[in-house]
Amino acid sequence: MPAPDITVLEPAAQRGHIAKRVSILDAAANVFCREGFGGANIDMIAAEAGVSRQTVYNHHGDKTNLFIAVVREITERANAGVFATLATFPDQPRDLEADLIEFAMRLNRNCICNRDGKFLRKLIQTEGERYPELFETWRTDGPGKTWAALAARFARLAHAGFLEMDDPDVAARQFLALVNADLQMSFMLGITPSEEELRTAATNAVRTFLRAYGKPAENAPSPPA
Amino acid sequence: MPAPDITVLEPAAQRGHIAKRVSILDAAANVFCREGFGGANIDMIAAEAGVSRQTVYNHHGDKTNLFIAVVREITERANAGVFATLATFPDQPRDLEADLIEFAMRLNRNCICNRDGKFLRKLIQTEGERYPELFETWRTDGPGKTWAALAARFARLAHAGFLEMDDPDVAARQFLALVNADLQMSFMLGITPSEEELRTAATNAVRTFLRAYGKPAENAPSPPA
DNA sequence: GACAATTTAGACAAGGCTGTCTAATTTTCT
DNA sequence: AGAAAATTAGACAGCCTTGTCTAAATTGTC
Repeated sequence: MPAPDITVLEPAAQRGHIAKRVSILDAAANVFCREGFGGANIDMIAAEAGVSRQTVYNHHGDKTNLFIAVVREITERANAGVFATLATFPDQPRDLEADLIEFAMRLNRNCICNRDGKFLRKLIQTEGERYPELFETWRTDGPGKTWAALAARFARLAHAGFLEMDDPDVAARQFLALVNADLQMSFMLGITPSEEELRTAATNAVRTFLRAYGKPAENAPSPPA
Repeated sequence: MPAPDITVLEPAAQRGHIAKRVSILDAAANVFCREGFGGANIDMIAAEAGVSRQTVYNHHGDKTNLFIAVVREITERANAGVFATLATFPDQPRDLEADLIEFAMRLNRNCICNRDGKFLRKLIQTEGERYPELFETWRTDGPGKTWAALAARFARLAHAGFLEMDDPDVAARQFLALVNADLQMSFMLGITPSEEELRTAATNAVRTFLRAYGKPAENAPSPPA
């Protein structure tokens, strides 16, 4: 096997080049999120990226282009994060309540309360109406697929006798809603909740979820022989 | 009964004056909400209000002042709407499920999906971090009191034997979260849900809420003699 | 060390926005 | 009708922002 030769991929002379590129995207994400598209300006972004204004233009053309690049980047990262977390769903729970609580905490920590989640939420709120086509990929690949994937997991748990529900899609949406119930205020004000708040929120959510959808004999489910 | 005499209330010379004032606040709310504080400009607001730019300055001084006035106005109206709706809570339900569904629909229609609710949500998301002191009144008078008031209602229902819950505060937050579960996407994209979507969302929410917190014999609760 | 690509600082024009000012016009009250 | 108040259009200075351009400095490669 040939050793992977990274320098071959691009014209070369790009060690610091790509570093600046991500630095710019990073700073742009921060500034767009903080100021909105209209309020953001290129000088702020350049300064926050530790880069000259001209370099920003060299990399991304104009402001709109830069904005598009930021949204694309964050959307992709966020979606990847969501599916990585979904992969840790407790398909074969030992202790259903405890396992779901841990899962809910991972969900909040890695998908909703983290930087990307916060940015996306805010950007979509702020600019979603102005650039609807821009968030098309988010809308179809994001929540839609998330809900479906989570619903499938719950449906499997129900099939295995751990849960009892009519409509796994509704249950999935409700699970996510419950998980966020106690954190709404923090989201609104941009506060990152503490680990303890996260645990309380997850516990409250899962308890109620299981009161609604748990089997009466929830301790000893009978997995099919 | 005396016929209501409106003209007495103010110093006079303010028929068209106050009309312009509300027209400006209205337009400013729209524009600030659509464009953000940074992206909004006074000419847009003046044009949308059908008023000259100078008139905007005459009424509200500068842009920041206008913004503050808008937030104050909408916060007040929204809070009033919330408490008016809370007053229609089914304290003595005939059919608990049906009554709660109707209540949930009123909540969504009159407090969350209406213009004020949408504006406040967006403004707080957009500018909440930049002007934290500005939303202080919203934070203390708004969600906090709403949750407490709703929690008190649920506690009373529980006391009367209609529900069974440990922590009415948590239950209240969860009720609101469930009611919004199916509408998240619409909120994000600024779409106003149809009456039918509202009903479906409310029905799903209340069913699950009652599965979690309803008394086993939920059809025949025994109100204290 | 020489070479090419990239980055930088700074200047620059074109345009937009804020907030003020003035003089003319309209509205409202008496 | 006449006086007082409010509104209007328009011009204006000062400032900021975008996007381009240039010449110098830096970086990385061979």
